[in-house]
Amino acid sequence: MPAPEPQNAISLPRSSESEELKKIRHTASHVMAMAVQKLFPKAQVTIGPTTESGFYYDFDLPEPLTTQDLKAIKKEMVKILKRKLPVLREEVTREEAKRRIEDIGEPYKLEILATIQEPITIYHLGNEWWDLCAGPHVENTGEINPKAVDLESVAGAYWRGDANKAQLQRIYGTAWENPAQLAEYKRRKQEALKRDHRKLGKELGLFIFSDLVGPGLPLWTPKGTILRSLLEDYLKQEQIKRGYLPVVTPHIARIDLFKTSGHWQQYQEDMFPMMAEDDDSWELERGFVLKPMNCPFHIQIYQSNLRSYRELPLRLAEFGTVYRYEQSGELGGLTRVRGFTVDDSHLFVTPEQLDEEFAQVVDLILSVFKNLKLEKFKARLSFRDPTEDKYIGSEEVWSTAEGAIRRAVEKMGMEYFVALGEAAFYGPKLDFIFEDALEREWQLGTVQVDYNLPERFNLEYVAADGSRQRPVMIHRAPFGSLERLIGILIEEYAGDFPLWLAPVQGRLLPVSDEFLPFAQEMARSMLSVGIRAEVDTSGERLGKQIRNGEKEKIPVMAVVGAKELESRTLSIRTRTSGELGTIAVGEVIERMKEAIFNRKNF
RNA sequence: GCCGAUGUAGCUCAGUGGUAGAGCAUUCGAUUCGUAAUCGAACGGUCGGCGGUUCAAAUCCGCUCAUCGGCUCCA
Repeated sequence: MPAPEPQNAISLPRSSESEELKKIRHTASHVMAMAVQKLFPKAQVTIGPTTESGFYYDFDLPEPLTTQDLKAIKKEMVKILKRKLPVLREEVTREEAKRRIEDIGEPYKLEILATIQEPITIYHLGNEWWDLCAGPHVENTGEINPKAVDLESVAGAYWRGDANKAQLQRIYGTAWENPAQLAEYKRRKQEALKRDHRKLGKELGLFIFSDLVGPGLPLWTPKGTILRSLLEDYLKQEQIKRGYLPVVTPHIARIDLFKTSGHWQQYQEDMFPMMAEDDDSWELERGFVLKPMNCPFHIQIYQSNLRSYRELPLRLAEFGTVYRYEQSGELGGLTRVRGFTVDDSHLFVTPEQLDEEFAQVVDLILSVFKNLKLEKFKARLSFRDPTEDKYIGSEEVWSTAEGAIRRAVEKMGMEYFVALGEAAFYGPKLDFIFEDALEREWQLGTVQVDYNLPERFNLEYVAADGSRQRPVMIHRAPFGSLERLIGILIEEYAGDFPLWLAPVQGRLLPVSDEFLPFAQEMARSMLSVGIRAEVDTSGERLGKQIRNGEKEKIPVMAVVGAKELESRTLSIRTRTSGELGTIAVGEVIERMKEAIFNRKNF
């Protein structure tokens, strides 16, 4: 039997929730920086903030830091902690700070000084080391338990987060009030690893990657494909109820399509290279590209007819697979891939219909999350950053579009936050952000209001007064990417899919080969009413069959032996409730059908 | 794309210059079994790829591909 889940008796506050931890971590980061400079005198220190579960510091130093160096740095830190150095705050003038920085020759600190506001404070560790810092800190390094501190990893990080600036070396560490908290933190990290969709996806046989196929290009096995299809079918049904119309469009198109939309100008580097027939065509940019977006295709369908206002809103929907040449360092599992399927739809609406239609879309998205039991997400209003010039369209159009989104979420009373600079190049978005098992954030659902592509493609409809008017487009995808959604779902469910989504819903386990025919008969009865059932034909002992079924996270197992054959019953054992005893065959099937229909467990 | 780490059997992993290993899985045999691992045998690897150093390379060096963590990017 697996060990029962230990109770989370030890609480692990985040930095933002605990003044004490904020102090410990701030000071620990300084101690780490002092240790690094002691071991690597050429190291320049830059910034060293706390994170929600620890801290980091960025260094500029000529030789590369490796994982090996962390041990030596940690050892040096312990020495400093044990010396109980007082942490002293000193307020200085800007001129004084500048003078002292110049004395020690650390140019990064001068840049930092230029961006901070008075009061300018310096924190000293004894009289041996100091840095510009706003605090807060513990009073002396002895307050930090060396056994509650650990260094976790090294990584490259650009100065000021700018890829054009120098790359620094970042050390991530963590620090807690006591060793028990540190141990608990590590235990939870281990636990999180077990939920990782890459690990579970392999174990459950849902998808694979192949070196010969290429990075970021998942291949879906039968079980994974069942899952995908179920999600697609579910959303298609919801969309039919809401007046969406299905379309199918090709995977490639002339480059000109994306020049018209602006994608080529904006994202050429992130698209798979153009297919050209010869050098001349290459030179003249005459060729085909794999589609990175579905919208220009749907626009073509809109434009294939003169549209009347009576047809609007026109909602064209497609599970469209797109290809984007993501940077190699960005790829990972299903959350960031180079080929993925968007549950895409483009809604062509009159300006008057925009608010209502937007609200309807948000309603659909929220109901999708609810039915998938995805409860933890944030709504982000992704607006443009007015200081950047990567956007197309006029000021006026942008503020209208942003206003529409803000009105909609406020009217619905949703909690949200605004993120400047997160807009698409053609319009603002409402994005739904989820966390994976390792607490990294991913965008799933999205709704975008777009006045610009209708402009670029010259879209029109005939209004009631006979005049030609321009429609507004709403781009929307509740799942966002089917691949990413499945990655998040696997982690959210820890591999235990609800019955309606489980690739194998029921498995019949014969106590011995003698009962195989009865098991087969039972499986056929289930299959005939649409229950995904199979028989364990391994010939293993029952205990082993159960173990395998549990490892594969089969939701419902049915043991069949002499007793069951005799009474036409099944001994049911479920993932969620364990042994349920014998139940009549007809009742088992009815209960399974009902649970699947209602998206409940057996 | 950048910084660092990793890559050994289908899977999880041992093996630090001298004849490639374990457990699980697979196949075969025995067992016909009642709620998380029955026993035995066999099969299985150009040690990610290419090149170099060496009498000798899984092991050392270079390049390359892929994966992982982070940065940057994300229509």
